[in-house]
Amino acid sequence: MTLEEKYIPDKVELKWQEYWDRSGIDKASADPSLKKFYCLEMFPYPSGKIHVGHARNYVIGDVIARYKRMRGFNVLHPIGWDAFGLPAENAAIKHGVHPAQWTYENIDSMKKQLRPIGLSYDWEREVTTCDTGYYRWNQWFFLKLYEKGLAYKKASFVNWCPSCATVLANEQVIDGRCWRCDSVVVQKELEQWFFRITHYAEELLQGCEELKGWPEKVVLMQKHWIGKSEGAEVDFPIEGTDRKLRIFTTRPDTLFGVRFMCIAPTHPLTAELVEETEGLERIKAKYGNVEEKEGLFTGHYAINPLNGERVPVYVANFVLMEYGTGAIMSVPAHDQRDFEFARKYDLPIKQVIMPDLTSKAGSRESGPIAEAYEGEGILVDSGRFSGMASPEAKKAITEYIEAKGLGKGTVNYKLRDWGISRQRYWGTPIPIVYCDKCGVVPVDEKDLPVILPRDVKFTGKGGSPLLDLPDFVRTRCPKCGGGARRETDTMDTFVDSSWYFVRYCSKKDEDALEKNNISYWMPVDQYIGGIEHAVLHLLYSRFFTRVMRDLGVLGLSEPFTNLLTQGMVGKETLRCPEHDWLFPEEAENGKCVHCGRDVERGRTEKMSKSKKNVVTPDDLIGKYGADTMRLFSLFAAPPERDLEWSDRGVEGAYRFLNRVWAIVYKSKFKVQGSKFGIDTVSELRPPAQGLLRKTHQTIKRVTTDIEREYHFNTAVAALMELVNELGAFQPVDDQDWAVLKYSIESAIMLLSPFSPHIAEELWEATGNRPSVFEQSWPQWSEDIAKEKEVELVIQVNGKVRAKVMVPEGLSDGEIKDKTLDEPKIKEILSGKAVKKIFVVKGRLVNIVIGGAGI
RNA sequence: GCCGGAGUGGCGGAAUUGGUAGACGCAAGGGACUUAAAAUCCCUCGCGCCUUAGGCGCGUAUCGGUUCGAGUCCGAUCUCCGGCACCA
Repeated sequence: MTLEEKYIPDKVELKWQEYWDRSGIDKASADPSLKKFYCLEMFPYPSGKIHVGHARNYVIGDVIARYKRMRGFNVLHPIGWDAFGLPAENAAIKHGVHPAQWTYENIDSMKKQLRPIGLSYDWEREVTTCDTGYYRWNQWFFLKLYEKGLAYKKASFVNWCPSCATVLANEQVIDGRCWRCDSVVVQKELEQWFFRITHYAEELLQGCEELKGWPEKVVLMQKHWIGKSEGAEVDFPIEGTDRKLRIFTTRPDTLFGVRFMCIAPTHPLTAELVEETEGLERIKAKYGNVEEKEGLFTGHYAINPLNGERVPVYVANFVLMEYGTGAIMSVPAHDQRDFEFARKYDLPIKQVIMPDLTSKAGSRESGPIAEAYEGEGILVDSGRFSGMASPEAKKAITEYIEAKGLGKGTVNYKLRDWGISRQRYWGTPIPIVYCDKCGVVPVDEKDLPVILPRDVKFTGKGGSPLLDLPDFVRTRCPKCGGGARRETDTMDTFVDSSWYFVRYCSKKDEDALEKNNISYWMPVDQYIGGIEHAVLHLLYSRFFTRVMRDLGVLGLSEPFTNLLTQGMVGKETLRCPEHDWLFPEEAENGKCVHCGRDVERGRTEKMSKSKKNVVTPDDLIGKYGADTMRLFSLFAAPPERDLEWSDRGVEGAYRFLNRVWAIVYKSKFKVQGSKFGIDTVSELRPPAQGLLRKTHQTIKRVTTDIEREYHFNTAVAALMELVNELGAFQPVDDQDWAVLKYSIESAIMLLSPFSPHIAEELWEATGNRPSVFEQSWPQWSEDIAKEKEVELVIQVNGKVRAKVMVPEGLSDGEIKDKTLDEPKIKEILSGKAVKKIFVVKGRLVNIVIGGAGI
């Protein structure tokens, strides 16, 4: 095999991509006799174009997949498309392209962008969520959830744009206005479908303890999101009625400090208690407004069941109907929010908790307090509970309440049920029909899928286009056969991504829920994706996995054993005072090419089309090849860290690959023909010994750096060091050539996960049969890797004073002797008393001395 | 406000368990090759000071502490980034 003198990436890369396609090396098959490794990157939304930020994500996954393959694992490394969702529908409204066409065309063009990167995907398992064959399973899961009472319908508030007549997602509401038409968004109550994720709240929380392979930060975010809090529910009778107001509190120890009550404007009792409807509307309008607390006295009083005190009941905009019971007891002395409310409406304050014993009574009489004391302490003015400490009092009061039938100890979660209804077209139809006679009726399993019709019109107004399709809406009731109306809402796209990793376990032509496949491949051993999915996607997937477990689809609870959240790729932004954001090529010497004004250099930000600070892999690959792009994006920073894109740095990676190429080219004839084994190391010439040692050290470093949380940046640095030595090595005899061959081959194998194409080419050029990925990952010998001489650092009082080379493995005593023999050290020590000598094996000696004359 | 994380040369970053701070790369400067340039190769490269060989002092956001020894551990402060934010 001959090697071109000059490294031409296009040629090499195309050749090996074709080779991999032909050989089917990236295809996976379940084989229980082999150890499996499931490597998964979060699948992309087909927006049309990828930038190097996306590419980095796939490259990280690809390195892991290729490395694990060489380590002998049967690797599953699939890819697919998160293909339903809003942008396709918006494109339809704006440009008149059908969402399906837009989506499939984008998938096509993204495939064209991905292919040249050289990613080792098994394309036989490609998943496209907008395919009927995929979303029919969303519908199947929906039916199963419905059967189990885990899917239900209830009224809830949504962001509603009156002008577009549509529901908006939270992120589509910008400063309270519609992102598309700028109308003021209102809260509208709609009937919506929900998944009862709260049924698994406790389990999802407990499960966090199992997520040892996840970044702690993400686990913490999940815990906060679930938001467990323990407390009590207590009934407060309302004076002059037979009604009771049930509240939730986490501080039963402050019950004697209640000064007023607050209920949510949407609380069922509110309408009953409030006569002043105008005032109530005012509070309702400010519901959830964080800036101002607004309250309205209902004219009613509640009775504190513990001490019989009579306290006023208010309606307040800050009390949420969705959490707890929708009503609270207000203890202004010990809750900052209640304190502020009390101040605003001039309500009394009563302290019942003292921070500690020393500050006792007295201070509680000493005039107004500046803020609430929210900590724990000792109870005062609390009847029989006075003198108890908060934790003890919480228990005692809760027990008392339960004994007297006034309420009960309760656990609450912030986690809400997952609203999955979208008044949108481009999503999975919810398999439900409404019959006048039978009410809500699920579609029969045998009638799945409910196919999303293609022939629709997009106006952007009047809600889902499905509403205007009589053929779709009008149907028969599965129960009574009478006329019925189909559900026109579609599912949240998070449903699609909550189980796609299970679909990948089987090939396209296999049953989606084939048990043997799933039990072999699941769980995902390494999941890689952006931190932006730390809560929702990952939580929904954990929920779905539990649902699938309870349906018998799979036998585990946690889908992702290890999670890597990679940092974003940023680039500085450029802005012209006249032409706004500029592409990098629109600025020359700090001037705008359009108008010549000074360009303002903005901060580094996540790459985005709108800010024009994107670098696409296509350009880079065209110029330097995929191997260079891959290498640089791995070398520039550890994967979990954000990275600023640097064009200069890319050139450095390119130079490195050229150097590797040149080394192999220069030595290829000798290396190819070399048949010598490596004799005992001691017989080698010292330079060859050195190179061999460096080679083994590098194998060790690259391997441990990859194993140590995928620190590819230092792995690549180690490889560069080896290549620097390889470049300087001058072989003179046959044994030198043998060492060189071994060293070059090792370097190629170590490089292969990072820059796979050039590695294949060079592997072949050194006289080996492809593919390098069928090789076992190289092994190192501790013995050969060990340095024969080590640098001993000599410190005096913690300061480095000398460095000497000493043989490896000296005893502490020998090291002390050597140190004190050193002329320079003798000089420093003369006339000083040595107090102590510390020896750190193989590293340094620290001599502690006193001042002169001591 | 609360909860996380980070802060190291001109830049990206390294230092794995408390033990030589700055690996590797980029940029910069100097040199070789060349008619010339590009490419490539070699050398220098934290800051300050001493005339040099060589040495000395300072230095990991700031201040303090523990230790023979601190980028690493502890306490306080500042800045930046991320998450949550009336959750009762």
